[in-house]
Amino acid sequence: MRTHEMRLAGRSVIGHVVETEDDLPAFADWAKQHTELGFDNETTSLDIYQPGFRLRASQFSAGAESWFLPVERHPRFAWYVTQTLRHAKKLYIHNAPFDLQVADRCLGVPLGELFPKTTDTGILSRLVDSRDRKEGGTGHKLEELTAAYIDKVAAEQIKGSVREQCKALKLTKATYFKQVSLDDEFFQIYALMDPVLAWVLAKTLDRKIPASARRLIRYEHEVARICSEISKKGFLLDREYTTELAHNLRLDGEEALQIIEAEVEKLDLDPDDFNPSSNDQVASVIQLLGFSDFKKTPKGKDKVDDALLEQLASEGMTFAKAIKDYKKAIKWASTWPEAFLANADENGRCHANINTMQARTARMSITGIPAQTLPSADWMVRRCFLADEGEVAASVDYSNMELRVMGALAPDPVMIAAFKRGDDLHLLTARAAFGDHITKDDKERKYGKGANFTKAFGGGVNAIVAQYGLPLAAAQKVDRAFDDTYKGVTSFSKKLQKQARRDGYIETATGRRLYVDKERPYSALNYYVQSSSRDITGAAMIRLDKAGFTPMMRLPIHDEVLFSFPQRDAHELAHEAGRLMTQTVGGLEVPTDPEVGGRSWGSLYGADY
DNA sequence: TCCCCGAGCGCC
DNA sequence: AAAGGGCGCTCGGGGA
Repeated sequence: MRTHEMRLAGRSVIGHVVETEDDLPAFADWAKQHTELGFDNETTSLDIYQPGFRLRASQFSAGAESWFLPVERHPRFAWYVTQTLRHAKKLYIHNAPFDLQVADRCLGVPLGELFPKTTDTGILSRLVDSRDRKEGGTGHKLEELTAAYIDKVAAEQIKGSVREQCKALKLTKATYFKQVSLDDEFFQIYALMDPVLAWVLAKTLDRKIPASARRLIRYEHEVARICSEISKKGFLLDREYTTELAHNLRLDGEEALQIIEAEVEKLDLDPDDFNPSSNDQVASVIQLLGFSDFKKTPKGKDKVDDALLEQLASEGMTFAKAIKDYKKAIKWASTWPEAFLANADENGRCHANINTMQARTARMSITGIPAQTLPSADWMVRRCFLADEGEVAASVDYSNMELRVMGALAPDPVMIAAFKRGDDLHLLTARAAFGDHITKDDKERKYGKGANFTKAFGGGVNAIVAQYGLPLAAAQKVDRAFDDTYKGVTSFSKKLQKQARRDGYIETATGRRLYVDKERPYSALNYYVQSSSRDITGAAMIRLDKAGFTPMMRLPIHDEVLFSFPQRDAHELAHEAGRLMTQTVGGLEVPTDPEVGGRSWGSLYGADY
């Protein structure tokens, strides 16, 4: 047995290192005396489902005492960790979805068993202040929270110690965690401190959660548990199709590159010195070809975007067309199919990492498979993912969720009545602006739609013009018509802005506190709508879970849940999921639209398989 | 070499 | 009066 004495916020912390099996009884004695435990793992990497992933060590803490168990050294250590997890009444973990998926996969303790007794300090932190550090919040990393709430110096030391060790050992951070010896003193101290911090943070943060948001604590842990189950299950990748797609996109890129090089040579430039992915270089070539009327980026550089390349291509500039083709092919290949293939586990399943409260509005984000950003105008990329064997892809999405939530919660009687009648809200706005003769095929309806969305995002006339390319006068008209027609929304926005200016934050329909930047009070309405909408999807996932749908869920995507259903019952299940997800807010129903496709996700977007 | 930012583009 | 919200990913480029 080895012990380390550490300091935290002026107090002494004792860390015990279990080195041999002889040390286990002492650990067991200690563990028996504590029902509430901080917990953390050290692993080879963050890619839980990649081959070669291992749990290296686990640590427990109670108050200012912590223990380190070298799990990878012998199954007996793992067994003690398992028993301790099972017998604990409460667990305090920072970013529990990670550590509980690790425990599930590497120790065989189901995450569904541990989640109900876990308090995740990441969740608590986001309920206290959802903002990231660069947005003016504390941030949510363990170091950031330690610095903000416990001990600035200790936070620096913890972070610094790993960096110094990497330097001293000439390792990158990634290889450090794979290779560092479990006997390494710095590593042990670093590891021993983490569960202590989780413990202290759990107590500290709990007291700081606003009263209105307290009821969200259990709810957010439920959402996190369900999303962890979804991550664990994974989404089946069609490897053959995906490989071919990646290959074809690369070929397209090669072809475009040859044209680019030929064009560059014509200008007496060395193609080897030209990088088609560099906008600076592309801009200078375009200038040589005679175009110089660039729009500027915020930092004052020549703006080279799709719109410009498209314009130049249509004017006959071969170079511009080839750059456009090249960028799309290369970007698509590396962002989608190649990333999927790299992410897939040995069974061909991709495990997306779902950050259930990532955005400052608590909207979810998904990394690994950046599932929320796949092209939707084209089925090509979504075709990569399949329902399980014998199953079909299905989706249930909400109809007009954010506009309905905005109308219902403002409340805005005109909007509510329109939705209840089943009217076309975009047409309604267009008619208010441009006259009752407008029909749904007129371009004015698009302007109405533009105003509806832009206003919900907190935008003004300029935003409508920028997005929808209509004359300024028309934009002013439709902007004014929106304010006059939906007076409830307008005054609600004012009320939120007033609150934001007065308190620095607003409170959503579910009691969540959202801080609003001083310079951007107009964003309050959008925060309110986006966050309240997110909670409708969140609550729906809990209802789906209770009804047994979790094993069939594949991804949550903002206002939509994607499923894999057994083929025979797919329509019935989709209908039932749609019924469960439907929710009434402020007397207005937010209806759902269940859709059953074929084997692939792409089939819901037009693919024939 | 690593890390962070800007630019651009994908989605809701 | 005016104010477009929230993300993830890739690449290039600059600074430590």
